[in-house]
Amino acid sequence: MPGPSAAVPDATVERLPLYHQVLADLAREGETTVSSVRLAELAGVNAAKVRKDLSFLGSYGTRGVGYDVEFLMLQVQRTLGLTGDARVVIVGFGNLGQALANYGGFGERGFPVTAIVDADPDKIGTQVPRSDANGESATERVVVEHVERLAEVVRDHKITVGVIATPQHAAQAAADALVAAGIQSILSFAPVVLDVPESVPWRKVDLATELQILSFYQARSGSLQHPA
Amino acid sequence: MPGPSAAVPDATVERLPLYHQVLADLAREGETTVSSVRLAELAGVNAAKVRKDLSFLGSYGTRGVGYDVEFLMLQVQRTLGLTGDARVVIVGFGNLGQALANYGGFGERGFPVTAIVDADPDKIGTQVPRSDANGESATERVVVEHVERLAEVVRDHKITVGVIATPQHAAQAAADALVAAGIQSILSFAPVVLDVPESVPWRKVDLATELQILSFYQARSGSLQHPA
DNA sequence: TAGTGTGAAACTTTTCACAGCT
DNA sequence: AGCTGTGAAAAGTTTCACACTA
Repeated sequence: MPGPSAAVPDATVERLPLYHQVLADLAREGETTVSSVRLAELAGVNAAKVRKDLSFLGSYGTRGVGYDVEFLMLQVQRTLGLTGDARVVIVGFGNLGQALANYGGFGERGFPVTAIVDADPDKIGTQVPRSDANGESATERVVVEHVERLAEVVRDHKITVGVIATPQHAAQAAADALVAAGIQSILSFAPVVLDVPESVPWRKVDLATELQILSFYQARSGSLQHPA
Repeated sequence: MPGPSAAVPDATVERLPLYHQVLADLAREGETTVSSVRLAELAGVNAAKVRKDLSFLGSYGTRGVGYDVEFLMLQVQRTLGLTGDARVVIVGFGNLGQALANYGGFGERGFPVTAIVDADPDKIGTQVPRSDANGESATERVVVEHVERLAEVVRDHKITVGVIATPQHAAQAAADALVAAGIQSILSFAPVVLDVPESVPWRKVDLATELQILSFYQARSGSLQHPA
């Protein structure tokens, strides 16, 4: 037997969350099956790519019919290792940290923000409403704690993901603290390359980078290709 | 002559903002030159890749020495089409919109948030401090306006970039309004594929997607490869 | 000598096109 | 008839390795 998770290419992995999102939308609308062509349309990619990508998860389609929406969504979840319970700590409660804490999107998509830490004593004790996949619960709150308590907080709440929302100069220290606390992966909003052990996967989201890339494509679409 | 902007590969374009950031850091520290090896180290990529990438901008290095930091930064800016004056409007003043509006990072990096619109009448008139590359100015404020005034706002403030921070269901309408208002490019935080004309480049940042991808790599680093 | 710029090789990703299943 | 799954071709990207030059 082919063994599903033998080796999923990186390019495919990066698209799986997109398919997952589209499948979730289809399921919400009551669709039970979907073809690669339709899925590709909704995801904004080529249909052959969808089929190739999905083939790395296993042979879960039915020829002449398509894919079962619910079942395929489960396979994507399994492949990505989504257990529905990956708790998040936000490090840094400045503008961005507060923004992310109030933004319910993490919780809605299975990554509840379970703790927040900051180095500034004035911020300790601030409360933020806690929201998870079931929406916002009026009673539950997250309280900002001191960054020195990070290891305890991570242990006590069984937190696996750290989000760095500190200023640039504090990002590496935040990463070190997260690693020391035994975190399993890191998402950073600081525009620097982090130095962390191989065993701790991390990603960087730089919002200004996204705008700069857009700037290039916008400039290019204006001057449609040079003459040779 | 080779003509600098003949055709920069997409993969290179996506890394240019990273190099730009590293160069800005070096300049701030007073470094005047940098080798591909050092630049690669700081950017977390391979040195040959740095050289190849930079060669698409032109031959701006000096053999035996390296690259001039300031000059190279200018070339990157020119290639990306960064004029230092690309004004932004945020559509949607919910949790995420407020977060982005208060987060000074856009302005600091040359994309000042110059206007904010929302469909909710209760939010119209709310003020947010305006921050640009020179920091926050106590006097200048951005006032939330009604989304129906979007076209005027875009015209009057010479805004070129739209940021969609609405709920998912309102994202396409926001995109339509931005296109109608003559916006030049769109950054969306809604997890849907937008339908906009070819001439309007757009990108999507889905924060949950980033966490889901991390989930995969974390799961993989645990179970280091299957036996055959 | 130290470090760029670049052909060519290696590898990855995308796309095509169609056999084969339901 | 319709749609998947996949080899094989094409396109794109990364890495190597070294001629070249300041």
